[in-house]
Amino acid sequence: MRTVDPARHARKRAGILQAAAAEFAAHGVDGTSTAAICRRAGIGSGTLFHYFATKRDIFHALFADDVPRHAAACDRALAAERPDDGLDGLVDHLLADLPDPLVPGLAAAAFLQANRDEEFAGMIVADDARIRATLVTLAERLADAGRPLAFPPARVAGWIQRMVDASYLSAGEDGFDAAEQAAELRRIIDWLVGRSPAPARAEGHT
Amino acid sequence: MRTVDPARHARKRAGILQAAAAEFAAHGVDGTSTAAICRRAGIGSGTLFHYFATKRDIFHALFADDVPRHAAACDRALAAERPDDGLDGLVDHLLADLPDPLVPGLAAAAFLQANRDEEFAGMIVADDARIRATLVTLAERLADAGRPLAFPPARVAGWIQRMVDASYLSAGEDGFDAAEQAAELRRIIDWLVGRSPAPARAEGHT
DNA sequence: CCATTAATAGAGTGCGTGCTCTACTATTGG
DNA sequence: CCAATAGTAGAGCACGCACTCTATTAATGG
Repeated sequence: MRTVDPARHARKRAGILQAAAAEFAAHGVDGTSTAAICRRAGIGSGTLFHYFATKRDIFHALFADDVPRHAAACDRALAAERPDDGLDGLVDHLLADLPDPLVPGLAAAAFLQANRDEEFAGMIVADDARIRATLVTLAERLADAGRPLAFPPARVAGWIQRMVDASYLSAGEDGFDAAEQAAELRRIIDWLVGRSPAPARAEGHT
Repeated sequence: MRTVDPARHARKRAGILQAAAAEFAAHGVDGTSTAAICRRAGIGSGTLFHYFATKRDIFHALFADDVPRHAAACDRALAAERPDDGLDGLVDHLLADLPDPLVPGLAAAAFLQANRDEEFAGMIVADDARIRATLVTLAERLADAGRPLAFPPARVAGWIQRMVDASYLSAGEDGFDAAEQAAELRRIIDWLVGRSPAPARAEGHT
């Protein structure tokens, strides 16, 4: 017999995923050939298909790994003593990948993939809905506490999520500064949830 | 001899573009086959390539037609007597396509295409830059008039553009209402440019 | 130290692709 | 009514694709 070494397997798999992410982000799912992924990962096609059954599966894996992380962040946000803290924590989490230059491209690829791949769409929609629901709950708690929201809770939640998306869209532009972007977004959120801007919040969360 | 009938030609061309837009929006550039465009447009491949040299050209045409429209809107905004009016007009123009369900998909496709198609990237970047510059100028005029902007003019312009993008991203979601979305965005812009109708909250930003 | 199986490479394959080519029809000017 | 040419269709082609198959090497347990 011979058992598989999970650490070794995971390491190689992660390497392939990293290479695939770069290709997918630059060229989209259909624009990326498995040969390009192999080239970048420095492997043969036999090895690629030993780790993943199809190209689609590689793309799925890229996002599936994030789902539990997001779920945990939502749980943490809802468990926070004060809804303000929960909101801040969740927003921090959502912005965590802002310095990663691959994210905008991957987001665009995901958006298109959702139109043609029902399984993928289900995964993404569920993830999105969970975050949305969490934001709505937090906004409702703030409203219940008498906070004057700019819009109804569901709309405030929608705008926060949209502006996070928008931030990712602009990442990679000339002169983009993730920290500045995040600080400004927090200030807009402050306004949305009727909070007077906390002066100079700690922004060292690298 | 026989001369071409420009109206007839333009009509057919527009029909092909409409079919192509639907396909590109749903499946991206690489995910769309020329055969699919032909099928949707009800034409043969010979006809398709009689009107457009390559698939890429079809995609380019989809966006090239908008460039002069945007430029005109920018000129109008800059020519406005009061910068507030110019800003409102430009924002209205940018949001005009919000009810069109194809736009989000086309935007995602365009985003990916810009990575692989230098000519296309140049076109889009130039268009974007023009709108950005117009917004910056308008914001500067407001600032010069003593209006307390939430951020420096360039950043305010960036956020407006980003939030317009974000609005398009969310178009097509369940229960999306273009009018409501536009109204809320205008209210956020009001806040960004320090315009009065703030919600019931203490108004002092330093 | 061998049996067993994971890991890997890369040639091969069938299919779908963007686009061309040829043939035919519709529409115009003189 | 007759060139002349725009418009149209669709078969065909060369190519790149995702994926398979075969063969070989590396790593583990007993």
